[in-house]
Amino acid sequence: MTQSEENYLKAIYHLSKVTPGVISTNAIAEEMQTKPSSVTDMVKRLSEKGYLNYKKYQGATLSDKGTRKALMIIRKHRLWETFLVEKMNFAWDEVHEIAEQLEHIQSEKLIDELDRFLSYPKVDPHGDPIPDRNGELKPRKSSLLSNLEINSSCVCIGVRDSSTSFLRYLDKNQIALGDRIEVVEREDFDDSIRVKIGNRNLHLSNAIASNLIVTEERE
Amino acid sequence: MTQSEENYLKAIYHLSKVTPGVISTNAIAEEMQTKPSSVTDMVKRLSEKGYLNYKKYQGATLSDKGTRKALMIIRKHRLWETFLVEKMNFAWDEVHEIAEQLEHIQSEKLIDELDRFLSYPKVDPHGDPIPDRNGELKPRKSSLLSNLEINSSCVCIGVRDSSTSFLRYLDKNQIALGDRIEVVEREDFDDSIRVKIGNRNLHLSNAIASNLIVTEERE
DNA sequence: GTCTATTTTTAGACAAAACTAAAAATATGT
DNA sequence: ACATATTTTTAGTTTTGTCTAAAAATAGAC
Repeated sequence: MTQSEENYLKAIYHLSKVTPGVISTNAIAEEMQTKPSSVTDMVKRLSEKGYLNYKKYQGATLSDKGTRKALMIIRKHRLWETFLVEKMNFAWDEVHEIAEQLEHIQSEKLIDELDRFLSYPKVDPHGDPIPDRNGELKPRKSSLLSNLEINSSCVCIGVRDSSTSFLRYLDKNQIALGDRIEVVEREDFDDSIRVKIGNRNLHLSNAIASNLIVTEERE
Repeated sequence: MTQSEENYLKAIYHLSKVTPGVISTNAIAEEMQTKPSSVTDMVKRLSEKGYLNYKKYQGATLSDKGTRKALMIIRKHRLWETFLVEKMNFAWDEVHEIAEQLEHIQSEKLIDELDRFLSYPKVDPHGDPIPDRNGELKPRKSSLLSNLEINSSCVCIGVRDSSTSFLRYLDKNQIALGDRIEVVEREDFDDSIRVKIGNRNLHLSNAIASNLIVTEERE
């Protein structure tokens, strides 16, 4: 299995999470920053090798074998990210590209030892869950931003109320899915909170904070 | 710089240590387990990029730029080997292949952090010196066990060929880094030698003895 | 239900890194 | 010095993964 093949499997896995069902050639091409014709070639190869179910013009889905493989790659990626942040003094936003390289290192023993060395972490620095050595993946536990403690850090993964007015508020204040949010301070009299997103400081009312779904982060 | 290019530079560096001066196409081909024609292509490319000095039919030498690059790759390789043994519970004879993969990871910061994390080791698990971040490498005077005189005593500090099969041979015969070896007798007809390690007597072929790097030790 | 637009696939080409086979250059033995 | 052997290079091919351009299939609009 080549690195390119691994990257395609991972991309298709990620797309399946966002868009359940069959994944289109165009969607894969966009995710992989390549051309649809290249995707067709690769999807054929992966299908011949049994990693994908694929019918011409109908798109692709991961087979069981493909899903297992993708989960192992994601396991490696997230363990390496954890290693980089916890042991190598990297910031959480510097690790992605290096983990993209490290995830292709071939050694099962190394990954299991790394897992042990990091004390079997459940989530990576971005709050994403790490599959265990059998490919089991505990869905990440989420809570509302309003419930978080001071000084905790989390990642915005969704909204409870998806009304236009609320989404427009998020847009106006440049709060997006995947943003890391640090809780700086809570005002007792109205339960509003001060947070830091990137290098911006924001003041969010309790009404807002209790509509934002976030992942708690391993401390 | 591709992985293949890096591997060639490393191979040429190693050959230069054993055979100072110009390195032949055939020698590189043998070291790289490939064909001379492939070597010619690659040597041309590396020469165009300034890593090698090369004249048709005359062989190649590393330029300053090439030497620096090779030392950085070796630094990475040996730091990763140290990491695998010290932190990942690998045995010293299991690490070579994985380090061959890890040495191509591109991140200067990662390597410097790894160095710090390992407390700036001077030698790797095979006893080979680790270049510092400036490419400085403290040489140790060493020779091959096969070159030693009868009745001399030495300490095994490394191996020339670190293939799994050779390392496994050493393990099987309980020859390890740091072992004291006394040369007892040399058979003239095949240059094999009889040695004493601890309280065991061993008979080593010239092929084996010329792969063991030792420091002479004064009694 | 046909006509157009979009999506997907095919066909052919290219670059990297390897190979084989054959030619060219260098080295060696007498 | 000459013939032969060895080494090295060239020329042409292969594989992987990409691309462009054009053809085929599917989807959407009316």
